Amino acid sequence: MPRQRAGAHGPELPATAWAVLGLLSFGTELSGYDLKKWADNSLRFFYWSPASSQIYAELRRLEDRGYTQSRVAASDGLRPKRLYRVTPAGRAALRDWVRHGDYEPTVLKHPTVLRVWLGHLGDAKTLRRAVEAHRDAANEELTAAQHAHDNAPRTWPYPVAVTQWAVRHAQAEVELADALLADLDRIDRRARSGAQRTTGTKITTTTAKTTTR
Amino acid sequence: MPRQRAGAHGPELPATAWAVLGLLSFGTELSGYDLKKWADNSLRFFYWSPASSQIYAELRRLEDRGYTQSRVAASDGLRPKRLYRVTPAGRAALRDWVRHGDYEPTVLKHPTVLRVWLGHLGDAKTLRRAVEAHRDAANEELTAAQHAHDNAPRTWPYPVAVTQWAVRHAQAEVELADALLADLDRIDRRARSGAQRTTGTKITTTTAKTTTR
DNA sequence: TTGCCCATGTAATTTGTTACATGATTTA
DNA sequence: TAAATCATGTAACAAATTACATGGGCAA
Repeated sequence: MPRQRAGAHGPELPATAWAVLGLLSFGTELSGYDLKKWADNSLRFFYWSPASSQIYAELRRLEDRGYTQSRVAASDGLRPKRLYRVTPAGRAALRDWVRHGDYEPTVLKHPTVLRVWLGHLGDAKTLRRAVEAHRDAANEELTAAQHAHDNAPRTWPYPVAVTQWAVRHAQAEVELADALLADLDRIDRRARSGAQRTTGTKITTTTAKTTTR
Repeated sequence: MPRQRAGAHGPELPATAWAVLGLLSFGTELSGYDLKKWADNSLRFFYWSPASSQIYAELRRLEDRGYTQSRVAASDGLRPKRLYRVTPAGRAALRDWVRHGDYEPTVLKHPTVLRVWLGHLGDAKTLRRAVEAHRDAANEELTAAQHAHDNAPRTWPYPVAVTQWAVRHAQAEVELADALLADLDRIDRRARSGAQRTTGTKITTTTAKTTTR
């Protein structure tokens, strides 16, 4: 006999679908376009941001499942938009996922660290620049997260806690990048002192762009 | 006229392909199976780990591009395996990506935080458990990263720096989870004290599983 | 009046996962 | 001798991205 999946109610949906449905669970009626914007402003801090085309696809699927309902709002003069809202069935399914969904591991893809890992094929200068670019991006994330946190309505305590998490996460990312930069400098210094007479290694002390100065 | 992509040498490959090629760039000849194991032991700390089937697919693509070469090693008695190594062209292309590849943003998908974000649909107990499960997983990551760091050969300074980064990253993840747990408790406490006479809210003080005790 | 933002999507493609097939070897 | 593990994959599917189409309003 076929084994039953743990807590199988309907066919399982990926976390991304719950994320989209979740955006609708705060009560407001939203269009696909709105959803994309909200995803960019909140979701993306802890669960990336799907392309608009994917959001539309998810909305279609959610409507097929009966988890959302849509109506066309022809706001006078303006081009009509399709507004989605969550149905009772959708709310129940989402609630069930939040409460009883299986643990899913975090997915992390960090191209900058991948580059550093392959540092034996790079040079100190471009490697440093790559990490600096990442640190700058993390710093911008930090400001954006701080902004999101400040503007989060206090009526929703969980999103407030999550934006706080996002702020701390961005801070950690910046610190991690700085520590990595320090390690890169150490590697560079050791290479410089150790490769005094190695073939093809021209030592130009002027190139050094040290932080400790 | 068609605009040229920044630094277009061949058709651009995704970071994942460079990750697989990168595993081969440390000198050893590896089979697809070996590659999967190495990915699980090193790559996965900063750049997830592709399924074996995807590794085989990437290897085929890399060989099509002329970036890898393979031979069948029929180690007597044992089932023959196909061993891959990087070609000079592959090394050059990888080197070029490390040095001049465009900045790619980090991808983060954090289902646990997503759950917390939707906390208004959950209950304090299961929410707490979900975050605790994540913290435990992060703690295991920490031990694994520490192990990887301790066992990393000192001849490769960059992987050493990266495993160090992975250790610090896992530590940060644990701390982030603990801070989030504290915030969840605060929310729970506020809800308990504020909902004294709300309809349908039965207050059972015995259910409380407080950390500060 | 040209070009950009709003808004809604479709089509094609790529990326990645799950499930399965196969056969040999090692371990319980 | 049953099972797990090694090793190499294929097939089918799902998830996600890129590129494109469309048309209206609005600002330069």
